[in-house]
Amino acid sequence: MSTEKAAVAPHGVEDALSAYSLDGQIGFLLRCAYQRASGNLLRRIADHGLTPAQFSVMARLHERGSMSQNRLGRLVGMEPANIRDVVLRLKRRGLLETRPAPDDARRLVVDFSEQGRSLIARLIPLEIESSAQTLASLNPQEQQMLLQLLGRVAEIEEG
Amino acid sequence: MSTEKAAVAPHGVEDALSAYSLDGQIGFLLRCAYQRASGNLLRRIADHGLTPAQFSVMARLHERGSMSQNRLGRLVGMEPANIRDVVLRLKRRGLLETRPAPDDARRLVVDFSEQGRSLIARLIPLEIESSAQTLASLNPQEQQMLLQLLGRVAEIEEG
DNA sequence: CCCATATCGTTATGATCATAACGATATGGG
DNA sequence: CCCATATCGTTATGATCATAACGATATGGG
Repeated sequence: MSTEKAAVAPHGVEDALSAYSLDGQIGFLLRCAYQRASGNLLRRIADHGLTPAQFSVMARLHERGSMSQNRLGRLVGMEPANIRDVVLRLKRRGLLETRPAPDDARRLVVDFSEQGRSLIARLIPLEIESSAQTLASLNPQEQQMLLQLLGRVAEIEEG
Repeated sequence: MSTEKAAVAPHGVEDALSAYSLDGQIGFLLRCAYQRASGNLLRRIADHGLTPAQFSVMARLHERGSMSQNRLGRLVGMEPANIRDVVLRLKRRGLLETRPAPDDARRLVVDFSEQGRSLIARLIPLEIESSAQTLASLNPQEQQMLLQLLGRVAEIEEG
Protein backbone atom coordinates (compact mmCIF):
# COMPACT_ATOMS: atom_id res chain seq x y z
CA MET A 1 0.00 0.00 0.00
CA SER A 2 2.88 2.34 0.64
CA THR A 3 5.96 1.71 -1.48
CA GLU A 4 4.38 -0.18 -4.35
CA LYS A 5 4.02 2.01 -7.42
CA ALA A 6 1.14 -0.12 -8.72
CA ALA A 7 1.84 -1.02 -12.31
CA VAL A 8 -1.86 -1.78 -12.28
CA ALA A 9 -2.68 1.60 -13.77
CA PRO A 10 -2.51 5.13 -12.47
CA HIS A 11 -5.71 5.57 -14.41
CA GLY A 12 -7.60 6.84 -11.39
CA VAL A 13 -5.09 9.59 -10.84
CA GLU A 14 -5.05 10.66 -14.47
CA ASP A 15 -8.82 10.74 -14.56
CA ALA A 16 -8.85 12.84 -11.42
CA LEU A 17 -6.43 15.25 -13.05
CA SER A 18 -8.32 15.64 -16.29
CA ALA A 19 -11.70 15.73 -14.56
CA TYR A 20 -10.48 18.40 -12.15
CA SER A 21 -12.33 21.66 -12.55
CA LEU A 22 -11.25 24.77 -10.71
CA ASP A 23 -14.75 26.20 -11.00
CA GLY A 24 -16.11 23.33 -8.95
CA GLN A 25 -13.72 23.72 -6.04
CA ILE A 26 -15.12 25.09 -2.83
CA GLY A 27 -12.11 27.29 -2.14
CA PHE A 28 -12.16 28.98 -5.51
CA LEU A 29 -15.93 29.49 -5.40
CA LEU A 30 -15.68 31.00 -1.94
CA ARG A 31 -13.00 33.42 -3.06
CA CYS A 32 -15.02 34.57 -6.08
CA ALA A 33 -18.24 34.83 -4.09
CA TYR A 34 -16.51 36.81 -1.36
CA GLN A 35 -15.07 39.16 -3.94
CA ARG A 36 -18.55 39.85 -5.22
CA ALA A 37 -20.04 40.35 -1.75
CA SER A 38 -17.13 42.50 -0.69
CA GLY A 39 -17.44 44.66 -3.78
CA ASN A 40 -21.18 45.14 -3.25
CA LEU A 41 -20.57 46.37 0.28
CA LEU A 42 -17.53 48.48 -0.58
CA ARG A 43 -19.45 50.39 -3.24
CA ARG A 44 -21.98 51.44 -0.59
CA ILE A 45 -19.66 52.34 2.27
CA ALA A 46 -16.52 53.57 0.51
CA ASP A 47 -17.81 57.16 0.54
CA HIS A 48 -17.92 56.88 4.32
CA GLY A 49 -14.27 55.82 4.26
CA LEU A 50 -14.79 52.25 5.46
CA THR A 51 -13.77 48.88 4.03
CA PRO A 52 -15.67 45.60 4.53
CA ALA A 53 -13.12 44.42 7.10
CA GLN A 54 -13.43 47.66 9.05
CA PHE A 55 -17.21 47.41 8.83
CA SER A 56 -17.21 43.93 10.35
CA VAL A 57 -15.15 45.15 13.30
CA MET A 58 -17.51 48.07 13.92
CA ALA A 59 -20.57 45.85 13.49
CA ARG A 60 -19.28 43.30 15.99
CA LEU A 61 -18.56 46.04 18.49
CA HIS A 62 -22.07 47.37 17.95
CA GLU A 63 -23.53 43.92 18.65
CA ARG A 64 -21.45 42.94 21.65
CA GLY A 65 -20.30 46.19 23.19
CA SER A 66 -16.77 47.21 24.06
CA MET A 67 -14.20 44.47 24.63
CA SER A 68 -10.48 43.78 24.36
CA GLN A 69 -8.77 44.20 21.01
CA ASN A 70 -7.71 40.56 20.98
CA ARG A 71 -11.19 39.22 21.65
CA LEU A 72 -12.67 41.58 19.09
CA GLY A 73 -10.25 40.17 16.56
CA ARG A 74 -11.19 36.59 17.40
CA LEU A 75 -14.88 37.43 16.97
CA VAL A 76 -14.35 38.73 13.45
CA GLY A 77 -11.74 36.19 12.37
CA MET A 78 -8.67 38.43 12.44
CA GLU A 79 -5.25 37.55 13.80
CA PRO A 80 -3.87 39.80 16.57
CA ALA A 81 -1.50 41.54 14.17
CA ASN A 82 -4.34 42.15 11.76
CA ILE A 83 -7.00 43.45 14.16
CA ARG A 84 -4.37 45.77 15.58
CA ASP A 85 -3.87 47.54 12.25
CA VAL A 86 -7.61 47.74 11.54
CA VAL A 87 -8.31 49.25 14.97
CA LEU A 88 -5.43 51.67 14.46
CA ARG A 89 -6.89 52.95 11.21
CA LEU A 90 -10.34 53.32 12.75
CA LYS A 91 -8.79 55.23 15.64
CA ARG A 92 -7.04 57.57 13.24
CA ARG A 93 -10.42 58.27 11.64
CA GLY A 94 -11.80 59.06 15.07
CA LEU A 95 -14.33 56.20 14.97
CA LEU A 96 -12.86 54.09 17.77
CA GLU A 97 -11.07 54.74 21.04
CA THR A 98 -8.88 52.47 23.15
CA ARG A 99 -7.89 52.44 26.81
CA PRO A 100 -5.95 50.04 29.01
CA ALA A 101 -8.13 47.46 30.75
CA PRO A 102 -8.35 48.34 34.46
CA ASP A 103 -8.07 44.73 35.60
CA ASP A 104 -5.47 43.39 33.15
CA ALA A 105 -2.45 45.36 32.06
CA ARG A 106 -2.07 43.21 28.96
CA ARG A 107 -5.45 44.10 27.51
CA LEU A 108 -6.51 47.09 25.43
CA VAL A 109 -10.24 47.88 25.60
CA VAL A 110 -11.74 49.02 22.30
CA ASP A 111 -14.84 51.19 22.22
CA PHE A 112 -16.73 53.52 19.91
CA SER A 113 -16.28 57.23 19.81
CA GLU A 114 -19.55 59.14 19.51
CA GLN A 115 -18.83 59.57 15.83
CA GLY A 116 -18.19 55.85 15.39
CA ARG A 117 -21.36 54.83 17.19
CA SER A 118 -23.37 57.13 15.00
CA LEU A 119 -21.68 55.97 11.80
CA ILE A 120 -22.18 52.24 12.30
CA ALA A 121 -25.90 52.80 12.91
CA ARG A 122 -26.15 54.52 9.56
CA LEU A 123 -24.07 51.88 7.78
CA ILE A 124 -25.82 48.72 8.92
CA PRO A 125 -28.87 49.37 6.73
CA LEU A 126 -26.52 49.74 3.76
CA GLU A 127 -24.99 46.38 4.55
CA ILE A 128 -28.41 44.78 4.70
CA GLU A 129 -29.07 46.16 1.23
CA SER A 130 -25.71 44.88 0.08
CA SER A 131 -26.40 41.38 1.39
CA ALA A 132 -29.72 41.33 -0.44
CA GLN A 133 -27.97 42.32 -3.65
CA THR A 134 -25.35 39.61 -3.25
CA LEU A 135 -28.07 37.00 -2.79
CA ALA A 136 -30.40 38.42 -5.43
CA SER A 137 -30.00 35.47 -7.81
CA LEU A 138 -31.36 33.04 -5.21
CA ASN A 139 -34.92 32.68 -3.97
CA PRO A 140 -35.60 33.12 -0.24
CA GLN A 141 -35.47 29.39 0.48
CA GLU A 142 -32.15 29.03 -1.36
CA GLN A 143 -30.78 32.05 0.49
CA GLN A 144 -31.58 30.49 3.85
CA MET A 145 -30.05 27.20 2.74
CA LEU A 146 -26.85 28.89 1.58
CA LEU A 147 -26.46 30.85 4.82
CA GLN A 148 -27.03 27.73 6.86
CA LEU A 149 -24.54 25.62 4.90
CA LEU A 150 -21.94 28.39 4.91
CA GLY A 151 -22.30 28.78 8.65
CA ARG A 152 -21.44 25.13 9.10
CA VAL A 153 -18.42 25.38 6.81
CA ALA A 154 -17.18 28.62 8.38
CA GLU A 155 -17.33 27.31 11.94
CA ILE A 156 -17.21 30.77 13.43
CA GLU A 157 -15.52 30.93 16.81
CA GLU A 158 -17.67 31.70 19.78
CA GLY A 159 -16.19 34.10 22.27
CA MET B 1 -41.85 58.79 0.35
CA SER B 2 -38.67 60.79 0.06
CA THR B 3 -38.43 63.88 2.22
CA GLU B 4 -40.94 63.01 4.92
CA LYS B 5 -39.20 61.92 8.12
CA ALA B 6 -42.24 59.93 9.22
CA ALA B 7 -43.04 60.84 12.82
CA VAL B 8 -45.01 57.62 12.66
CA ALA B 9 -42.17 55.68 14.25
CA PRO B 10 -38.71 54.67 13.12
CA HIS B 11 -39.55 51.42 14.81
CA GLY B 12 -38.78 49.38 11.72
CA VAL B 13 -35.29 50.81 11.52
CA GLU B 14 -34.54 50.28 15.20
CA ASP B 15 -35.74 46.71 15.00
CA ALA B 16 -33.56 46.14 11.98
CA LEU B 17 -30.59 47.51 13.90
CA SER B 18 -31.09 45.42 17.00
CA ALA B 19 -32.02 42.31 15.03
CA TYR B 20 -28.93 42.66 12.86
CA SER B 21 -26.52 39.80 13.29
CA LEU B 22 -23.10 39.85 11.71
CA ASP B 23 -22.95 36.06 11.79
CA GLY B 24 -25.96 35.88 9.51
CA GLN B 25 -24.57 38.15 6.83
CA ILE B 26 -23.53 36.54 3.57
CA GLY B 27 -20.38 38.64 3.24
CA PHE B 28 -19.07 37.83 6.68
CA LEU B 29 -19.85 34.14 6.31
CA LEU B 30 -18.09 34.03 2.96
CA ARG B 31 -15.00 35.67 4.41
CA CYS B 32 -14.83 33.21 7.32
CA ALA B 33 -15.52 30.20 5.11
CA TYR B 34 -12.88 31.30 2.63
CA GLN B 35 -10.38 31.72 5.43
CA ARG B 36 -11.01 28.16 6.48
CA ALA B 37 -10.78 26.77 2.94
CA SER B 38 -7.69 28.82 2.21
CA GLY B 39 -5.99 27.62 5.39
CA ASN B 40 -6.77 23.99 4.59
CA LEU B 41 -5.14 24.31 1.20
CA LEU B 42 -2.22 26.41 2.39
CA ARG B 43 -1.24 23.82 5.00
CA ARG B 44 -0.93 21.24 2.23
CA ILE B 45 0.91 23.25 -0.40
CA ALA B 46 2.99 25.69 1.66
CA ASP B 47 5.94 23.26 1.72
CA HIS B 48 5.90 23.46 -2.07
CA GLY B 49 6.15 27.22 -1.77
CA LEU B 50 2.73 28.02 -3.20
CA THR B 51 -0.21 30.05 -1.91
CA PRO B 52 -3.90 29.41 -2.71
CA ALA B 53 -3.95 32.35 -5.14
CA GLN B 54 -0.87 31.04 -6.92
CA PHE B 55 -2.39 27.58 -7.01
CA SER B 56 -5.54 28.84 -8.70
CA VAL B 57 -3.48 30.52 -11.42
CA MET B 58 -1.49 27.33 -12.06
CA ALA B 59 -4.64 25.19 -11.97
CA ARG B 60 -6.40 27.42 -14.51
CA LEU B 61 -3.40 27.29 -16.79
CA HIS B 62 -3.38 23.51 -16.46
CA GLU B 63 -7.05 23.35 -17.45
CA ARG B 64 -7.05 25.80 -20.33
CA GLY B 65 -3.50 25.84 -21.60
CA SER B 66 -1.27 28.86 -22.17
CA MET B 67 -2.94 32.22 -22.67
CA SER B 68 -2.35 35.94 -22.16
CA GLN B 69 -1.64 37.23 -18.68
CA ASN B 70 -4.69 39.47 -18.76
CA ARG B 71 -7.08 36.69 -19.76
CA LEU B 72 -5.56 34.36 -17.19
CA GLY B 73 -6.26 36.99 -14.57
CA ARG B 74 -9.87 37.37 -15.67
CA LEU B 75 -10.35 33.59 -15.48
CA VAL B 76 -9.22 33.45 -11.86
CA GLY B 77 -10.80 36.72 -10.74
CA MET B 78 -7.68 38.84 -10.45
CA GLU B 79 -7.24 42.40 -11.59
CA PRO B 80 -4.46 43.10 -14.11
CA ALA B 81 -2.20 44.60 -11.45
CA ASN B 82 -2.77 41.60 -9.25
CA ILE B 83 -2.28 38.79 -11.75
CA ARG B 84 0.91 40.54 -12.84
CA ASP B 85 2.48 40.22 -9.40
CA VAL B 86 1.36 36.60 -8.96
CA VAL B 87 2.79 35.62 -12.34
CA LEU B 88 6.00 37.46 -11.49
CA ARG B 89 6.47 35.47 -8.29
CA LEU B 90 5.76 32.21 -10.08
CA LYS B 91 8.30 33.17 -12.73
CA ARG B 92 10.90 33.88 -10.07
CA ARG B 93 10.30 30.39 -8.72
CA GLY B 94 10.84 29.00 -12.19
CA LEU B 95 7.30 27.61 -12.43
CA LEU B 96 6.01 29.84 -15.22
CA GLU B 97 7.48 31.47 -18.31
CA THR B 98 6.26 34.43 -20.36
CA ARG B 99 6.84 35.55 -23.93
CA PRO B 100 5.41 38.29 -26.12
CA ALA B 101 2.37 37.23 -28.16
CA PRO B 102 3.42 36.92 -31.82
CA ASP B 103 0.22 38.48 -33.13
CA ASP B 104 -0.35 41.23 -30.56
CA ALA B 105 2.43 43.35 -29.14
CA ARG B 106 0.30 44.28 -26.13
CA ARG B 107 -0.11 40.72 -24.90
CA LEU B 108 2.16 38.60 -22.76
CA VAL B 109 1.68 34.86 -23.17
CA VAL B 110 1.99 32.88 -19.93
CA ASP B 111 2.99 29.22 -19.97
CA PHE B 112 4.34 26.53 -17.67
CA SER B 113 7.96 25.67 -17.33
CA GLU B 114 8.65 21.93 -17.19
CA GLN B 115 9.01 22.27 -13.45
CA GLY B 116 5.70 24.12 -13.15
CA ARG B 117 3.80 21.58 -15.26
CA SER B 118 5.13 18.80 -13.10
CA LEU B 119 4.36 20.61 -9.84
CA ILE B 120 0.73 21.44 -10.58
CA ALA B 121 0.04 17.79 -11.45
CA ARG B 122 1.32 16.79 -8.03
CA LEU B 123 -0.59 19.57 -6.24
CA ILE B 124 -4.06 19.06 -7.68
CA PRO B 125 -4.64 15.85 -5.68
CA LEU B 126 -3.72 17.77 -2.53
CA GLU B 127 -6.28 20.41 -3.39
CA ILE B 128 -8.94 17.74 -3.89
CA GLU B 129 -8.14 16.46 -0.39
CA SER B 130 -8.29 20.00 0.94
CA SER B 131 -11.71 20.62 -0.61
CA ALA B 132 -13.01 17.43 0.96
CA GLN B 133 -11.73 18.56 4.34
CA THR B 134 -13.36 21.96 4.00
CA LEU B 135 -16.69 20.32 3.18
CA ALA B 136 -16.36 17.51 5.72
CA SER B 137 -19.15 18.77 7.97
CA LEU B 138 -21.70 18.46 5.15
CA ASN B 139 -23.15 15.30 3.64
CA PRO B 140 -22.70 14.71 -0.12
CA GLN B 141 -26.07 16.15 -1.02
CA GLU B 142 -25.45 19.28 1.05
CA GLN B 143 -22.01 19.64 -0.53
CA GLN B 144 -23.51 19.60 -4.03
CA MET B 145 -26.15 22.09 -2.96
CA LEU B 146 -23.57 24.46 -1.50
CA LEU B 147 -21.34 24.32 -4.58
CA GLN B 148 -24.33 24.97 -6.83
CA LEU B 149 -25.61 27.92 -4.79
CA LEU B 150 -22.13 29.41 -4.47
CA GLY B 151 -21.59 29.14 -8.20
CA ARG B 152 -24.71 31.22 -8.78
CA VAL B 153 -23.62 33.85 -6.26
CA ALA B 154 -20.05 33.99 -7.57
CA GLU B 155 -21.07 34.48 -11.20
CA ILE B 156 -17.67 33.49 -12.48
CA GLU B 157 -16.69 35.18 -15.73
CA GLU B 158 -16.45 33.05 -18.80
CA GLY B 159 -13.51 33.76 -21.04
C1' DC C 1 4.93 32.00 47.21
C1' DC C 2 7.01 30.48 42.50
C1' DC C 3 7.40 29.23 38.21
C1' DA C 4 5.86 26.86 33.99
C1' DT C 5 2.44 28.10 30.84
C1' DA C 6 -0.87 30.85 28.54
C1' DT C 7 -2.50 35.22 26.89
C1' DC C 8 -2.12 39.92 24.96
C1' DG C 9 -0.36 43.24 22.07
C1' DT C 10 3.51 44.47 19.00
C1' DT C 11 7.03 44.30 15.26
C1' DA C 12 8.57 42.59 10.92
C1' DT C 13 8.02 40.26 6.56
C1' DG C 14 5.86 38.86 2.49
C1' DA C 15 1.66 37.82 -0.29
C1' DT C 16 -3.07 39.29 -1.86
C1' DC C 17 -6.44 42.54 -3.10
C1' DA C 18 -8.76 47.03 -5.30
C1' DT C 19 -8.24 51.34 -7.53
C1' DA C 20 -6.50 55.11 -10.29
C1' DA C 21 -3.55 56.69 -13.74
C1' DC C 22 -0.61 55.89 -17.55
C1' DG C 23 1.76 54.64 -22.08
C1' DA C 24 1.59 51.34 -25.92
C1' DT C 25 -0.90 48.84 -29.16
C1' DA C 26 -5.31 47.07 -31.79
C1' DT C 27 -9.49 47.70 -33.85
C1' DG C 28 -13.39 49.24 -36.30
C1' DG C 29 -16.35 52.71 -38.32
C1' DG C 30 -16.39 56.64 -41.21
C1' DC D 1 -6.44 55.72 -44.43
C1' DC D 2 -7.54 57.92 -39.63
C1' DC D 3 -8.89 58.43 -35.38
C1' DA D 4 -11.94 57.57 -31.43
C1' DT D 5 -12.19 53.76 -28.50
C1' DA D 6 -10.90 49.59 -26.31
C1' DT D 7 -7.49 46.48 -24.55
C1' DC D 8 -3.11 45.12 -22.35
C1' DG D 9 0.39 45.47 -19.13
C1' DT D 10 2.60 48.53 -15.72
C1' DT D 11 3.34 51.69 -11.72
C1' DA D 12 1.94 53.50 -7.39
C1' DT D 13 -0.77 53.55 -3.22
C1' DG D 14 -3.13 51.79 0.61
C1' DA D 15 -5.72 48.06 2.99
C1' DT D 16 -6.06 43.07 4.24
C1' DC D 17 -4.23 38.70 5.40
C1' DA D 18 -0.95 34.86 7.67
C1' DT D 19 3.09 33.78 10.17
C1' DA D 20 7.03 33.97 13.24
C1' DA D 21 9.24 36.00 16.98
C1' DC D 22 9.18 38.83 20.96
C1' DG D 23 8.48 41.20 25.60
C1' DA D 24 5.03 41.98 29.22
C1' DT D 25 1.60 40.34 32.12
C1' DA D 26 -1.74 36.66 34.28
C1' DT D 27 -2.75 32.42 36.05
C1' DG D 28 -2.82 28.10 38.29
C1' DG D 29 -0.75 24.04 40.27
C1' DG D 30 2.71 22.49 43.35
